This record gives sequence, C-alpha cells and structure tokens, in this order.
Amino acid sequence: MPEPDTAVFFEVFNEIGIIEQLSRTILEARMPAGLIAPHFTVLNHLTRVGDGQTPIDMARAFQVPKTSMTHTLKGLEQHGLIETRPNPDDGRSKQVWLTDKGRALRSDIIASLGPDFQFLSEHFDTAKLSEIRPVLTALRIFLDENRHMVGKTMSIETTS
Amino acid sequence: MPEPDTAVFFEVFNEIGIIEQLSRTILEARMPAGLIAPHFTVLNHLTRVGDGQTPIDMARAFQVPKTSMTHTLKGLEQHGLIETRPNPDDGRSKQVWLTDKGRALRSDIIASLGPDFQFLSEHFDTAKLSEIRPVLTALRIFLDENRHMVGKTMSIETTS
DNA sequence: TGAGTATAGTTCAATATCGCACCAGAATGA
DNA sequence: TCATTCTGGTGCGATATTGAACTATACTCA
Repeated sequence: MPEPDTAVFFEVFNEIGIIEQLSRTILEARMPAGLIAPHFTVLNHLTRVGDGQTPIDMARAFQVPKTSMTHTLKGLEQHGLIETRPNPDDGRSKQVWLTDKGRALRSDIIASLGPDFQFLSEHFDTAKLSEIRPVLTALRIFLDENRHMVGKTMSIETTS
Repeated sequence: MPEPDTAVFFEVFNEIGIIEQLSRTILEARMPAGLIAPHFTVLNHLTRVGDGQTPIDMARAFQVPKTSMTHTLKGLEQHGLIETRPNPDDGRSKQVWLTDKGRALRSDIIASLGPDFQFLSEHFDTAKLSEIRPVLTALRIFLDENRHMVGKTMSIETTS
C-alpha cells in the first residue's frame, strides 16, 4: 500500500470499469443485430447536441481514435441511420446527419430500455445516482482536460 | 423526455462510459507493449483475491465472456506472467497462478502509475471520490446481481 | 504567394472481443 | 450405474479496435 491517498482512484476506476461492462451489456441487449453500443452513442450524441457534427468532433467527444469513429460511422451509414455530406466550411471534412430511420431507432432503443430502467429505479436508490452524477461529470471533464498530463503525454495520434 | 426518473441512469452510464475510456488509456500508457488493460486486471485480481482462481471464476468476476478470458490468459501465459495447472478438484477446469514475473509486473505498473495518480490527487478532490465510491460499489453489486433481470434475460452463453 | 506544417479522413494490418459449436468431464436422478 | 443434462474450456469466424502510414485540404508566416 504505497499511496493511501491515491488508492481511491484505483478503486473508483475499477468499479467504473465493471459498471461500464454491465451497462453496455444491458444496452446492447436492446439493440438490433449488427449494432452495438458505439452506434447508439453516436445516434444519441447527434440527437442531443444536434446534427451536422464532424467525425473528428465526435471522436474527441467520446475519446476514441478517429479510425474507430470512421468504422462506427460506416456501420451506421450502411444501416441507413446517418448520412454524411461534405463540410461546406472545410474540404477535408464531413458532416454527419441523422436520417429519420436513425432518429426513430434511437427513440425505439430508449423506449425499450424503459422497463429495464424502471426495474432498476424500483430497486436502486436513484437519489444516490443523482448525488454522484455531478462528481462523475467533474471527473470526466477533469480527466479529459488533463489527458495530456497523465499516462506518458498520450499519443497525439490517439484522437487528434 | 419520457421518464424523468430513470434518466439518471442514462446520464450516469454515459459519464461512466467516457471515464472508463479515459482511465483505461492512462493505464495502458503505463503497460509494456503487447499488454493491455484486461491483462492488468487479471494480474491485479489474482494478487488481491489470491492465486489459484479458475478462468470461469474470473470471467464471472469481470463479466466478460469466457472466450475473452481464454484469450486474455493465453496472452498472459505467453508473456510468462501466469501459469495454469489442472484443477485437482475438477478435471474440466484449470487454476491460474501468478509467476514471480507476473507479481513483479503488477507492482511495477502500479508504481509507475504513482505520479499520474499523484497529479490527479493534487488537482482533483479525492474526498469527492471517497464519497462516491460506496455508491459505485453498490451499483456494481446491484447490476451484477440483477443482470438476469434486465436486458432481455441476458444470454446464458455470455458468461456461464 | 509559396513552402512548410497541421489537420480530417481513410486504408491497412495486427490484435481484441465475443457468439457459436464443440469436447471432455461432472452432476443428477431413475 | 448409466443416460441425460450441465458446466469449464477451447477453436473458429465475424466483427471491433486501434496505431501507422497515406492523401487531400487547410493553415501559417516569411
């Protein structure tokens, strides 16, 4: 036990890793065959922050390499859930737009998660979750802003 | 906004997904080439709960499919970080043991994360993390125990 | 304005994840 | 005890993830 102070990070990251695994499985169980969590994440993001995002913006938002975003978008496009158009402001870039089918699918998935979340909220104190949410958000923002300060000056290639 | 009450799950899972991504990147930046987060997770688990676990036990502990565990263990064994021996109590099964090299690597990785966590703890209120940790633990346990209640009666194959 | 540099996106290859099918050994129960 | 069922583990194939290298466009600044 070298650092009593920093051990919390270890514990918290550990729990978060397992919760991520479990929650992803719940989500994917409600998604159509051929689509997985990252696809939903994109549909959801475009709905919330608005259409017309560029792939690189979304790669940064989710902290995934841009090659992963390329792959995810390809899958969404093949399923007719998004459309891409050239970015009028930048010839290198694309903009991503939801199709009606994409919007509908997002709604359907959220609706089908309703019973799951209903069950969860009946058996787990959602007030606790409301309490921790701001801390998680702060932690996410902090890690995001300082990702070049930890882990070896993280590879430039990773996202930018 | 269909369900005001269950939306917290959505938000919390969303934050957790991004934090998982970021923290995994930090960890992997401190790991030797050819090894990734799941390898560390196993080394750490074996150190904490003790040697001699079976692969299926660990697959359940981390909520990953058993085929994924097979793959992860294969990598660890090739690197000489673990050894597997037949389980004397069950002819179908194996037991997994840490080698000295495996123990040493875990220590080294944790040590090399020291400065990262040091930085984090200097700039982020660890008291907040201590506060949310029990809630995360409770959530993890709850999701784990009820994973057959949500997401379609999750595939039996997934882990068992 | 042109040379050098930076950035968005893709292709490619290596590895990871995971469902399916299968095998071998264990547990159950008539 | 032996037929049936269950369980731990692996091989395999399809898909996902990601770093490296590359192309095309944009930016910078002398």
